[in-house]
Amino acid sequence: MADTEARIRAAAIRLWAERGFHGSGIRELAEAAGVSSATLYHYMGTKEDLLAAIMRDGLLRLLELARAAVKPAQGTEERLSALVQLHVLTHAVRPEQTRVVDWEMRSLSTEHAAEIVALRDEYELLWQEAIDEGCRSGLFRPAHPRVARLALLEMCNGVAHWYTPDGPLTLEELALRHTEMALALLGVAVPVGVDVVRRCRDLITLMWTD
Amino acid sequence: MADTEARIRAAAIRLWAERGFHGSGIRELAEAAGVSSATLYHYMGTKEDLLAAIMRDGLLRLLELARAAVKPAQGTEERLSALVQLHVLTHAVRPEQTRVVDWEMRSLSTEHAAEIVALRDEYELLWQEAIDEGCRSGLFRPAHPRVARLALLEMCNGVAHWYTPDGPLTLEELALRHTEMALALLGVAVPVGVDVVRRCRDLITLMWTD
Amino acid sequence: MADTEARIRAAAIRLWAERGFHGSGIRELAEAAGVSSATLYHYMGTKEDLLAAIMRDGLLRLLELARAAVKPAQGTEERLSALVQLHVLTHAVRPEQTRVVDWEMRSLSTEHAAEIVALRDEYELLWQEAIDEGCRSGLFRPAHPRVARLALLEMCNGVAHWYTPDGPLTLEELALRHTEMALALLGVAVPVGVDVVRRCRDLITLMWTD
Amino acid sequence: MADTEARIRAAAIRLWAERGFHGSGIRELAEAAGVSSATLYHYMGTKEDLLAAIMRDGLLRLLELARAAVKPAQGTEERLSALVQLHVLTHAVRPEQTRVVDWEMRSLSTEHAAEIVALRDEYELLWQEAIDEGCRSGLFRPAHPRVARLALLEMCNGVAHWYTPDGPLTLEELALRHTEMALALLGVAVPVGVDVVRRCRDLITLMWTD
DNA sequence: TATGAATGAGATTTCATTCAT
DNA sequence: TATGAATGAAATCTCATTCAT
Repeated sequence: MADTEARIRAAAIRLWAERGFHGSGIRELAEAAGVSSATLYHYMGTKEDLLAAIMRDGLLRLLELARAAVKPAQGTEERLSALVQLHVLTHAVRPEQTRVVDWEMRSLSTEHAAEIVALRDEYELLWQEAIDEGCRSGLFRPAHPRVARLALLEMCNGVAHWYTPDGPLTLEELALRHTEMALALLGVAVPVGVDVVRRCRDLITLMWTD
Repeated sequence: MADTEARIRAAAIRLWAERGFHGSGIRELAEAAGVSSATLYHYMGTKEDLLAAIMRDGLLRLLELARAAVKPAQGTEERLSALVQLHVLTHAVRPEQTRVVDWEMRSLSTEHAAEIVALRDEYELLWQEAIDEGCRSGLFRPAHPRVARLALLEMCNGVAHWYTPDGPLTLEELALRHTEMALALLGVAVPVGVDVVRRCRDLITLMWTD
Repeated sequence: MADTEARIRAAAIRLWAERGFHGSGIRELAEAAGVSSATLYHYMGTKEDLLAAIMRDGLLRLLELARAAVKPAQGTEERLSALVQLHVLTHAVRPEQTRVVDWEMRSLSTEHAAEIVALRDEYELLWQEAIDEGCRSGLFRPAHPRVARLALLEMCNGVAHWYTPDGPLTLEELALRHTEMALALLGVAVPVGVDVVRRCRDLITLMWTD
Repeated sequence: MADTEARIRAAAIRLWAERGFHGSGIRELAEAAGVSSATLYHYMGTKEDLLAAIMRDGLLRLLELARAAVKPAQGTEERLSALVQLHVLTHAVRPEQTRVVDWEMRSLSTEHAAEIVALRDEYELLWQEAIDEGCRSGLFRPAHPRVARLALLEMCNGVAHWYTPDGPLTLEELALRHTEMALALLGVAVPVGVDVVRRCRDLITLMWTD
């Protein structure tokens, strides 16, 4: 079977999101993936190698999407909105993988950690640049830009914690509410415009077709 | 030694904050506490009992302080400000314990989880009430109050993640910036008043003498 | 039980002499020692730690006896005879431990190897000194002293290979024949004297009472 | 590739000489031979089959050469000299294979062991016959012929242990010194004759062209 | 001829826990 | 109050081997 690797990866994400990397063993993983524990090692290298691969994938994908969302010359407000929506939607649509990415950094040994931390820093830099740009243009007025970035990211990470598609909140509402809150937090009082809504819908479509 | 129990608890908090509950064994714990692993069981019951005790303590303390901060008849703004400051300062001053409280809920088995989750819910209710009250009074205008509460809590939890007293930010700045961001997020554009600053200083004193 | 450690060590020596260090697992060892495999780790550290301990012990004992045998001012012939007899008798009386010492050096990782190799070198130096001294005095006439030392040691090591106390050869005969062969190999044609025989008997008594 | 089998065999000899049969796995073997581990099984049958084949080859070759060296009607001294030189040179020129032959007998299961042990016994019989013949003729005077044979063989086996062609000793010196020591050990005090030296040189040429 | 996929059994080691002292 | 001894169960990972392709 060629999809064995995919099954293993999916099972690992599910288990580790739920019980943590150290909280679930290789045998559970094998059973969840429907293979023997020896077969696991055919595909994953070490348990930790698999963790690193999962985190790397998640971060690379996020980074790629974020760069695409930020690249085109656009207004400061749209730029930050795009980052917020992308982040929030990713965390809502793939909560398990993002939980692993966000919470299992400490389970990496130093060799793997270096690479993964670098990717995360690269991603967060896009946020910082968007915020700084907004400050320069006078649109954003946070008392402390770096603290604002950290606060925003933590706030948006939280979505993977609590959001469930079965609840009363649609993905669009979720993303728009976070966009509003983020802008408000940065000192922008205006309600989100119609183009932001349209862009958000495009993003949701993109996430599901991808 | 009468402080053996305290040493054990401190060691557990340190270890579990750093490596996670499942990521560190009781032998490490014993060594870190300077006792034999058998002695551990004199004090802690099960490993999980100790985890529950640590979480219970942290939550009870937070709850008690939060109730004290919220009880006196006071304005909506001060009420929320007090909660934010208390939460942020607790997470800044005791990052290890709060990390354990915030992140190790999934490591509890169902028996313990019920009690701890109830405490957390009780605490979060204080936030929801403060927010709802602000909405009723017209001061807060979040598009979705429950989402706002979740966003605020995640944002404030994050402090335990990244704040370090060695950095450029004083505790007071940290707390005030978060107060401002929280109010802004809820639609209040006013800068924090002098009484909020005073109250914040009192709180910082309280945290250190306690 | 205080002798658990002794039982473990004895079992390890027996197993590793017979099947090799890598040829027998920890479970066999546990069963042979009459404990659980977890208990093993209470005493031995790592499997390799136990190997190093066994080798260290064997070499230290041999070294101590060799120094005692060589120290007193005595003739060149007696000095070498003492070394040969000590070595041969040790290999005959404790064939299993000596086989482990002689053959499992390659199973040690570099950290352990350094210490053990140093001990072995120290021991072999006593032989080299005895041979060189005999060459200086003109009693020994090997064409190549270093080769002679290596040849002698290999010859005497072999005893652990093939000697069995159930066979037709007594310990005394074994030791005396090897003394003769060693001296002959070094160019001394005289038969062993009565004092060498006496000394050999003393040594045999010593080995058994120790 | 037709030399795949040769590569596998060479890799096995190298690995097993260095780390032992049980000390190296078939994955290492596959990698060292440059094939997949599945391909191994095309050529070697079982891992143990390969070990038996390697030992069989080594012993058959030694036996054949020894018979050729001993057959022609010749003097007792030359006969033993030829055996010593052949043995020593083989162990010096092919140390890895001889180490495997000499040290991995215990890794054979009983089925294979019977055949291999028989070959070894056949070879050692040639030595015993040469020694006994020398005793009958009065040239050799060992106190115990069987012990002498064992001592000689162990001494000569040792060469595979310590000899290195990079050292100060040429192959010719190595072989001649051992011839002298062997004869001395058997009670023959005469230095080796010029014909023995000539024969030794022939043998060295033979070993390298073969 | 060669290999990737797969595995049951077993490797060494650590787990949380108990208990007699 | 404190611990060394002990363990069943489970941890991660490797073993030699088979088989369809």
